[in-house]
Amino acid sequence: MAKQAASGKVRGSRSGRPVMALLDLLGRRWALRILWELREEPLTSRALRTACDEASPTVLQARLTELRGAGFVELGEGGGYALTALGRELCEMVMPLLRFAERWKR
Amino acid sequence: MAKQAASGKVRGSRSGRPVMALLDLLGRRWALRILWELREEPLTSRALRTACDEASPTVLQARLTELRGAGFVELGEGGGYALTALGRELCEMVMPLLRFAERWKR
DNA sequence: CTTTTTGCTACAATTATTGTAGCATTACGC
DNA sequence: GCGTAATGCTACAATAATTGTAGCAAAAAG
Repeated sequence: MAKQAASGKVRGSRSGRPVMALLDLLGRRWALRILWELREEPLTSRALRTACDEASPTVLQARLTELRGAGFVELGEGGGYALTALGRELCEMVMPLLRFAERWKR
Repeated sequence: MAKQAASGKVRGSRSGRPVMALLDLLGRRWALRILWELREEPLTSRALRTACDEASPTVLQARLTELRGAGFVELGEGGGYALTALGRELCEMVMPLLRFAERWKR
């Protein structure tokens, strides 16, 4: 399939369209969840792990690195992960999902 | 870890909070992308596959089944997958990502 | 100095995804 | 009718991602 391998590239970025790259980045495990958990306050890596149902630090770290690379998340000097201004904007778009999900229930 | 196995349950649903289940469902490969590709018009399985960079039918089928189970997507009688009313609502929330992504670029 | 917490990594085991091929069914062109 | 192409969908091995557990070095308490 000739996919990109190790590089920081994102699935769907082949199309060149930024949305695809974004959809791809957000469509990875725990990506949306991380943004969600950081929506109100910064969290340390441990606290974030706890918030994310004890997800393995391996993925969390991987996602965090990607999210940082994308400029949505940053590691504060005093420690702890937080949303950047851009990250907060993105999170604003995910927020409405709360009400929607409640209505969706299943 | 005592995770749910074969059932149609969703990761994150352990918390009982619908948002988590939704974030989990959408945080699977091609899930967001599928919603995105169906945003304007119904697509046949083949057309959808083409739209999704020739993603393997295995995942596409899996995601489609999940998305149908969640009530976001349906298979029309005349063939072809389409968003349900609920699915369109959900898609409305993903739409703003287009402009955001353009600005984000990377 | 000891203890705790930080961000982060190693590693094997398990799942998920990929890529390719193909099935049964339905619809079309001739 | 008969071939042809398209539909939704599945099988399967190969590959990649994720999980779970353990633990590291550095910094911050205590």
